[in-house]
Amino acid sequence: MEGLFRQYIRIYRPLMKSLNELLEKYQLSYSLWQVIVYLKDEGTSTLVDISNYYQVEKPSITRRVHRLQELGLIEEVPSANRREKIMELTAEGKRIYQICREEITALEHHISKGLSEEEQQTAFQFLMKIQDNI
Amino acid sequence: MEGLFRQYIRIYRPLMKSLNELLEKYQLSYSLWQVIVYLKDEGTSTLVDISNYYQVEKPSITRRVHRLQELGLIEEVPSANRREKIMELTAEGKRIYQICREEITALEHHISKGLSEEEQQTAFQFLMKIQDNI
DNA sequence: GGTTAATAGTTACCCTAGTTAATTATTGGA
DNA sequence: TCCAATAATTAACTAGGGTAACTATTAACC
Repeated sequence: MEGLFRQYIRIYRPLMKSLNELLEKYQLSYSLWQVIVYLKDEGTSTLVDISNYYQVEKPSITRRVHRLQELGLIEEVPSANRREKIMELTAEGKRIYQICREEITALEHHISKGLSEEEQQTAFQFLMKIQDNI
Repeated sequence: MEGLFRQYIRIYRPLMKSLNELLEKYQLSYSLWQVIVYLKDEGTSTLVDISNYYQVEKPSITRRVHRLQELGLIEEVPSANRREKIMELTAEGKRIYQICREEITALEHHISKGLSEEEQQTAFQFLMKIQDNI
C-alpha cells in the first residue's frame, strides 16, 4: 500500500497541534496527558512502568512526573520499596482527567466525522498489529 | 472508537525512530527525507510549496533546504522570479532517493507484515479522510 | 551474611526540530 | 509610481527527547 506511512506521518503534527491547543487551557500538553491517562487506567504505577509503556526514556518521564506534581495532578503514594516511586492521580488530577477526556473525545469525534465504526475498527486493528512489527 | 487516536500517537515515536535509524546512514533524517520525496514527486518547487504541503513554518523549511544543499542532494534552478527559490533534486539526490526508497519500502513491508491489502487500504482511507477534519 | 549485580530515579548536558517576530528583497496591483 | 503582499531569511526561544554518569536501594549469589 503505497503512501500509507507517508500519510500517517504527515497527519501527526496537525493532530498533535490541535490536541495541544486543547490541553493548553489546563497547562497541559499531550506528553503530560499521556501520563495522566496511564495512571487513570492503571491506578498506580512507577516511572519505569510509564517509561516502558510509552517507550520514552526515564529522564523524560522524570520530567513529566515532576511537572504534573507541581501542577498538583499526581502524587507519590507511600511504599515499602524506597527505591521506586509509586504515583497516582490526586483528586484534582481525576477532575482534570474527566474534563479533558470529554473535550478530547469530542475532538476525536469531530475528526472521525463521516467514518463508519467499521472503518475505525479496521484502522485500530491496523495500528495494533503494526505495533508489534516496529 | 475508543483508543484509536491514543494508539495512533503511541506508535508514532517508535516508527519515526526506525525510519531515522535507516536514514542516518545517508546523513538524513525523516524531516529531510520529506523534502526529497516532495521534490521527487513534484520535480521542482519553492520553499513555500513545501511549507504548505507539510504544514511546517517557512523557517523550518529554510533549514531543511540548506542542509540538503550542503549534502549536495538538491539545488536551486535559475528562475525569472528572483524572490522565490525553485529547488530540484540533483543527480546525487535522485540516486539517494532510489536507495532510500527501496530501504524504506522494505521496512514498510516488514512493518505491515500479516496485514491484508484491504486492511491497509481501509487504514489509508481513514488517514486521508481525517486529514480534512483536523 | 556480606559482597556484587541489577534496578529506580535523578542530574547535567546536548540534540532535533519546531515556533514567532522582525527583516530584506522582490513582485504585483491600485 | 507607490504601496501592499509575498518569499526567504535571521535571531531568539521552546518543547521534548536522548545519552552518560551518578546515587540510592534492592535482589541475588556464594
